[in-house]
Amino acid sequence: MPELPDVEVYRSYLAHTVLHHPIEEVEVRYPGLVDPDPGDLSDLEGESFEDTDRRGKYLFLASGGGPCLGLHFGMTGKVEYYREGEEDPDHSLAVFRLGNDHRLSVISVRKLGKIYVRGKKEDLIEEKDLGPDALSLDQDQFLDILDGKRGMIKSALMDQSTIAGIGNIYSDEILYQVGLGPRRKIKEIDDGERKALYEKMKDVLRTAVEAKVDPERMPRDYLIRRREPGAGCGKDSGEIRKIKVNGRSAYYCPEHQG
DNA sequence: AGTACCACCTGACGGC
DNA sequence: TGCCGTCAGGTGGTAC
Repeated sequence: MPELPDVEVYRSYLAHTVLHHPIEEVEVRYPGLVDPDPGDLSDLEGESFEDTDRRGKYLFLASGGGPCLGLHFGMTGKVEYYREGEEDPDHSLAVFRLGNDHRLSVISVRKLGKIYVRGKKEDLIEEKDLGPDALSLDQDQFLDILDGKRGMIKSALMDQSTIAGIGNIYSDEILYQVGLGPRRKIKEIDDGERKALYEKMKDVLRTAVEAKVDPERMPRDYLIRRREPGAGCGKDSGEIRKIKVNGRSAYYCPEHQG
C-alpha cells in the first residue's frame, strides 16, 4: 500500500519505537533485496537509530555514527516492531534485534521492496532523482512544475522525479476531489484548477495521514471508500468507472470529473 | 519528454 | 476442493 501517507504513518511509528536503542544484531533474510553502498547492514551493529525522515515514498533511519538506512516498500510492505520471543513476521527482508528486548522487521510480501544502506539520505535521494516531497512543496513550486510538464495529469502527479510521494490511489483521490479526469492534459488545465489541485493534493495527503490511512476514518465523500467499478459516486449521481492510464487502473466519476 | 510495453514477486479472488 | 487467469497502492529498463 505504501504511498506517501502510508510511509508517513510508518515513519511516525518508528520514531515512537525504535530510536535510541542499541542494535545488537541484524539478520538478513533476503540479501538480494539489500543494496549496500557503501558498507552493509552489519555496520549498524553496535550503533543505534537516532532519527527518522521521509522523502516521498522513501523512509530513512539514520544511525548515530554508522550508515543511514533507506527503506522502500514497493507495492506491499511495512515495518513491524514487536517483543523478543514473538514470531518474526512472514516475508521479513531483514530483522534488527534491539537492546530493549524488541525487534524491528522490514517486510515486503511481493519482494518488490528494498533496503538501501547509504552514507546519508541525500545520497539515495539524488540517486533515485526524487523531486520535492508532495507535503513540503509550496504553491509557486507546484505551479512552476506543472508549467514545465506535458501529457496527462495523473501521470505527472505519479512521476516521482516531478513530485515525490503520490501513487496510484492518491492521484485518483486528488483528481476526484478536484473534479479533473485522470486523462486530462496538463496544458488544458486552467489557473484556478491548478491552484485547486495544489490545495487538494495537500488536503488529501494530510487527511490520509491523520486518518492513519484507514479509509473508514476518512471523509465520506472520498473515492478510496468506494474504489470499485459501478459504485455510486460520493458527490453526485454518477457511477465510478475504471480505465487504464499509463498501464495503471484509474478510478473516477465521469459525472463530475471532466 | 512522454508513452507503451515488459519484468520483478506473491497472494487474493472469481470462474469453472 | 482445486486449478487457472487476472489483478494488486511501485519501479526500472527498453523501444518508439
